[in-house]
Amino acid sequence: MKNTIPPVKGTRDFYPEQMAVRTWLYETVRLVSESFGYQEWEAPLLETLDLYAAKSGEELVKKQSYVFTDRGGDEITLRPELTPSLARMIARKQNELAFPLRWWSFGPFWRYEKMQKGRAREFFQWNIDLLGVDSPEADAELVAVAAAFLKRVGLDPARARILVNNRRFMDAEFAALGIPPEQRGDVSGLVDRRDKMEPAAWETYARELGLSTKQMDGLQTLLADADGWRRSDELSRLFTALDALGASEYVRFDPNIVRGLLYYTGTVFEAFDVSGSVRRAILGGGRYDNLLADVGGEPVAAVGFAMGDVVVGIILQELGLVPALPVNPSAVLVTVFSPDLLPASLKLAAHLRSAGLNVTCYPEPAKLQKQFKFADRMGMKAALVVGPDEAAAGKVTVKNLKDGTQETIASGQALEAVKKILERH
RNA sequence: GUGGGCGUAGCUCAAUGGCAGAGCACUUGACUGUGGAUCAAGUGGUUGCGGGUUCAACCCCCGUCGCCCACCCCA
Repeated sequence: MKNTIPPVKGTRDFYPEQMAVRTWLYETVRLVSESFGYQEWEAPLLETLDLYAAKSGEELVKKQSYVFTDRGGDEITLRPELTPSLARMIARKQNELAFPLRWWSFGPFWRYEKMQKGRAREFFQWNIDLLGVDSPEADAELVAVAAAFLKRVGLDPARARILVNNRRFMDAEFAALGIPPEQRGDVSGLVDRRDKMEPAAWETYARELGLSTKQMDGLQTLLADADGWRRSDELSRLFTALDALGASEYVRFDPNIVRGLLYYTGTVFEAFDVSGSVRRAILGGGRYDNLLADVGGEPVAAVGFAMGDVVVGIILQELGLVPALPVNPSAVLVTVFSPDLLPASLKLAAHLRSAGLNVTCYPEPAKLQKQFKFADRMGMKAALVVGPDEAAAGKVTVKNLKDGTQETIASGQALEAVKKILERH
């Protein structure tokens, strides 16, 4: 094909096959969210740039956001994430809402970034948040929701793992190492980058930040300590709750998880596919208790996570965990024998539809061979023929496409015959 | 932005300087009222684009565009 206009870079075309997968993911997310009592909601896809300026992080706002000036002169952005919208909407109705709030959402987001595996510029994201509760048990609920999703799609604990840490815990540990508060952000960045850099380069970077040999050693020990969580009351309560929720088989403490977004205040977590080809997080989240106050509301405790559709989509496809999904809603084809019999076919199709069946009528007369081939390609289960012989006798031929049998019966019996074929699927 | 890989039929890919091919898909027929299987024939190409080297370029060289992978960031 020549000169077709290509899609916008980083967007994906959803042909019916891909749309079926996206819908399936949406429905799975709905099922899991609702099983914990969360309500679906949605924010605008357009927000003011100001909304993100406060807390989302330089990279996200300045480099990755799609921003344009509208006709009124306002700076508008295609939302790059949902949490600031959530904070904004809650701040505006704070006294009318029934806390604790459990909300979930699944919608499109845009980030302008270099294309690579597991990333798109237009993607869909599941967001789920619990607001108004400040406790490790609330954090545990969100981790349990994440675990329930992984289980639901067939990613067992051997394949997927949720790694958990706590920023307050890390802050205390950094303090114990004599790292001053103003330096802790950089050190967090250092930790975040550890498994992405060569050990030697990482150490050089650490020295450039001004860490002493003693602090370096302490940091290495901290990051290698799988039992460090025992020193944190918050983390201890979190793991106790996860045990009770039956989610602990998915969860591990990992002091290397710090996360890039600025607004996290306590628990942070990310889920990974253990052995797959994508080394990116499937989902990530944590506690963000200050965000509501930062956008002008009364302080509200909050915890939540987000999952993009791209990484989890790749992993599930690679592992064959996406079920066979029906692409064609109609399993019945009414063929059209000839121009003069077109009305008879249309009438038959309408009759079957009025009885509640999904019915496709071939749109024009054509060779039956072509029409049956079409029925086969569309995965139909039954095909009906109204030819001259049938029409003259007030009959219809009903063919079962699965076993190849067919019968010619009175028109009035067609509905029952088709239903019988569909039942046997 | 930096480094690497790849651009050939609708799709997946061959052809390593000498006639641009195969499989799948599509169309037609074997079957003048019936799909999936089989067989036969057929349609389909500015080899991403522009230049250069050569008797001769899909192939070598230069440039350019696009895609993929890695780095940064993140779902």
